[in-house]
Amino acid sequence: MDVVARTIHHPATTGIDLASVLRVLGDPVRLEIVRLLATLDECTCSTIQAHLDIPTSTGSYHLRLLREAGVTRTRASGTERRISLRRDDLDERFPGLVASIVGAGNGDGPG
Amino acid sequence: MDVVARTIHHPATTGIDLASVLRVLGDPVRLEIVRLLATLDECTCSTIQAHLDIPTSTGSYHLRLLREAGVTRTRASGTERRISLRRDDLDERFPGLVASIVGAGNGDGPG
DNA sequence: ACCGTACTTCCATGACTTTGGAAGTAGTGT
DNA sequence: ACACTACTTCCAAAGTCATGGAAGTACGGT
Repeated sequence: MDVVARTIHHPATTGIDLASVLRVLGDPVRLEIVRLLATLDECTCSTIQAHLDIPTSTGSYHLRLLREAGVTRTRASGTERRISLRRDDLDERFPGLVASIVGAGNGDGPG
Repeated sequence: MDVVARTIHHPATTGIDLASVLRVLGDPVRLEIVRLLATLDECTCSTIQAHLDIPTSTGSYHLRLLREAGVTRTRASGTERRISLRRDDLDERFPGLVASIVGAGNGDGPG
């Protein structure tokens, strides 16, 4: 019908809710996706699914949650979806959050 | 036996896992507890339960999750439990994380 | 028009989470 | 010893989440 119906839904920057962001980030699969996106400016669903070795339906599910929470941005490009971190928006809304999460080691850092 | 048996269980600083921290913080009740603790150096379970208007069993459950994830420290003092944020440990492990979470407005900040 | 690739949605299943009343444990005052 | 306060644990019900195969949608090439 209108543009919205043909567009992938993303919350507005001001609509990004901290508890929702933390909830989606509190899953090892999704945290890994965010870490991957932090190093790879933009990439496709298949790249992410291959990297994590998960079925496409599972990957699609996690990517939808990340997008709906406002963590990622999805852009259609042919049959592909180009996914990126909404770092600018997240930094505006929760300064320091993304840096503290992607900057942290995977668990056994400085010791 | 030893001190541990008489002590409330907390993970070691190096054992605090980021995904686990984010998962427990991704709940509005627990996020509110953390924000309260960030302003009140140390407080009791009843203070928290009264502040959030939740039953004691529910409060006890959320406080256990926060403690087990390494977000809070619980210290027995008579019949009371004195609860505090493990800000020092969290800052050591994930610099900037606590500041970005408690520093953020409740949702509709700068606009 | 047809096919292949890329991705989404549907759906069932099992696992985990949250809630809160009731019962239990543990210090403290008398 | 007894009662009181502070908190924890048990339990069951209800709700939410993650997984992945199968079916569906959409774009691009031929």
